[in-house]
Amino acid sequence: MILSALFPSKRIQVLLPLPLAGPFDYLVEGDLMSGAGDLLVRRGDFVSVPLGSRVLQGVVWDIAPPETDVPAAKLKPVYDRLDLPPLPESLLKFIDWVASYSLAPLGAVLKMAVSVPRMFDKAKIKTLYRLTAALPEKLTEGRRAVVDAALGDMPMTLKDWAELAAVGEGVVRGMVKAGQMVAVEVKGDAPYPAPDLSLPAPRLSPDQQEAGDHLRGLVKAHSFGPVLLEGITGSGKTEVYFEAVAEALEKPGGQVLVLVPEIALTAQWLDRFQTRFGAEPVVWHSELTPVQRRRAWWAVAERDEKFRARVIVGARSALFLPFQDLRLIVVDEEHSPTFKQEDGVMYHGRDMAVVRAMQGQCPVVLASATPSLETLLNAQAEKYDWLYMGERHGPAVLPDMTAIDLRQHKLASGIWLSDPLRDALAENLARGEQSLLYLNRRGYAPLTLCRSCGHRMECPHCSAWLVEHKKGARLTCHHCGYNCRTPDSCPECKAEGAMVACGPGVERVAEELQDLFPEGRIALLASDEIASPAELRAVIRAIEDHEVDFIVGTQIVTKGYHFPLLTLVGVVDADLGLGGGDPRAAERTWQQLEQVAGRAGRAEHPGRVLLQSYSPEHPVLQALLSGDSQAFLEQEAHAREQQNLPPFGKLAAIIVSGADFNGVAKSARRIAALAPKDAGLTVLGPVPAPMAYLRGKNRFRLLIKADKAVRLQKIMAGWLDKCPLERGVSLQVDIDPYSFF
DNA sequence: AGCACGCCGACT
DNA sequence: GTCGGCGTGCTC
Repeated sequence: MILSALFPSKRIQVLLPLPLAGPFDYLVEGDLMSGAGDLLVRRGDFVSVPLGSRVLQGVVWDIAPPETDVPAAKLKPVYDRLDLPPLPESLLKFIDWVASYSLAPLGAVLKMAVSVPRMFDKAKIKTLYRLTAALPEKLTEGRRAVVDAALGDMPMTLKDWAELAAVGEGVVRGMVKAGQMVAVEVKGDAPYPAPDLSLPAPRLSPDQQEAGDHLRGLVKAHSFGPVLLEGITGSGKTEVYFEAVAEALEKPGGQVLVLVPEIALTAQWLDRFQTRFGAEPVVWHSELTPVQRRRAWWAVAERDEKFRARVIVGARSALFLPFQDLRLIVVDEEHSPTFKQEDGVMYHGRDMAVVRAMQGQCPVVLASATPSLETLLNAQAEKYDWLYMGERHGPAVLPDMTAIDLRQHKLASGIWLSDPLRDALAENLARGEQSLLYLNRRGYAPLTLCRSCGHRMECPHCSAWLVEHKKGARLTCHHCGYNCRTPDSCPECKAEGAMVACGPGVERVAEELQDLFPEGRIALLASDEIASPAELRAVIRAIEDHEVDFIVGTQIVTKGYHFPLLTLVGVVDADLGLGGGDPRAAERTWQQLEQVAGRAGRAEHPGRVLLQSYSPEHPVLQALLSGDSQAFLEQEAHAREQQNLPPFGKLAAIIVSGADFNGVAKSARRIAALAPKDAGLTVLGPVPAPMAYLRGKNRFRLLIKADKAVRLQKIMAGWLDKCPLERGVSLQVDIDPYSFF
């Protein structure tokens, strides 16, 4: 005890960015204690600590932890406190919440917040430039442009000045030489150009103005308030929530987060933002370079209001950025299923955005032309404010929708475009207008089989067909990426030249179209055709510039692009996605088709939409054709209520997976057998998952249903903790699953 | 997640 | 006899 008096130490908890369930205990001593025995580390600080044989960076989680059963002998010292802005309390709380909601290890959630490569790099000294106070009256045109481009007194790099003023860097250099600009040494990366609030807002219609004013009021109040901003395509939702963004920026240092489904696809959005606010927002997505990520992370965490990143637009992982003063969250295209995907942790970006807003006491705007059922029901129940904008802005009118019944207009084998659709395409081409063919299926053909023995080309690692891609003559698995050459002879019966492509993908539709209109200029828009955001931008521009007559595309075309000359949309297979046992299939199909239909006729030209279907009487298609989405959604909501599915009841999926089939099956059965009785859970399964074999692993699935009042996560955590798993078997929980793979 | 520890096959 | 394959299980 003499030793501890001489070298006082205190136990704290440090959370490490590893898939560990909780923080580890460490001792704070030495330099990290003041003479009076007080800790010099606070919750949220970054520290380096030993773990096994390595040294890791973690975050101080608790400086006065409750007693734990970790033996004192095991405790190691905290090595160092890192010179990094501490994670704000709001983010720590959010991490905690996401972990307990999604049943993910706390450390795995922390990882999403701190996996910023080179985050710990020593901040370099950079040279920035600002205008001198006294400038001569007379300036050259270029220099005048530079002066006009100034964003307050913010110093910027030569490059930023030149870009902003649209002059060469030489002009800026010249001004430095002439003493009209001076260099400023700044620690760390250059701050991002600040948005300019003095730019004139676009003229808004009375509807838009009213909605915009409402949002401004909410932002001003700085309290939690979810809002559904529903507006059909072309109604100007973006301009409306830009009003809320502008209001949030009025507060010095106030920050805004805009979540979008897939950042790489929003070139047009960025242009609009630039026009409205005179600067690009800070973007955050998985394809940033390490240096870009570090710069963005530090700028978001910046304590000095003047240099802080103000508007961040990004994928859902941006929710885990260290915002200092978050004033508004916008979730654009809130219905998009891409908000619910896995990157280590399963979470729904939209739902977590609402939680983040609640914790941070700021409004959250959910914008969509086709809101998700969840959001719509929340709006109807008046849990969310509901702003509806029913009219297209400007002269455009809603497209006219017609079904083509393929039972009447039979397709010859190998043909995917019916006569009425072909006629419409021909008319449109003759008129010099653009047409879009939509098919949510990549590649050339979804199935290749042997005509001789019926052998189907399947992925060796997954229970899925291999999709033919003409590029490189390859068969590809869309689930695991496996690919091989398209075989000439059947691998099973060795029959020569017997392999046939079955069914259409976008490549095949494009081929048919090209045969039909040899002179037609076709753009193929699918994720595997477009290598980079720059390439996508180029294709979009080509379409805008009318260098294209036909667009053939997958999902990607539903992302809110605006093509003024596009007046015809043909949906090649409107039935696709309606089969299968997926409870969300109908809703998703409705959203997709409604979105793609919205591409037609947005400018002065009226648009029309043709839906090819074998079952035009299906409720989804009827809803689209009649324009009565209300009735469809009510019916859909009713069905969910009957089955006690979300949002009426709770639903979770447990996926048990592993290489050894028997081990997986046994583990899954044991989990079911150990399910708590009388806890209000209904356990369905285990059954082989819809993708029973994926990436070389066998998969079983259990579905857990419960009433809304049941504390599902708490019960499941206790239950699964006690379930022993066979060797090599792992378990994944998906709360409120969207994908039924 | 990494890394050590451990228990079986092809080499000097 | 050892070098090293990667399968399992800790790490405060």
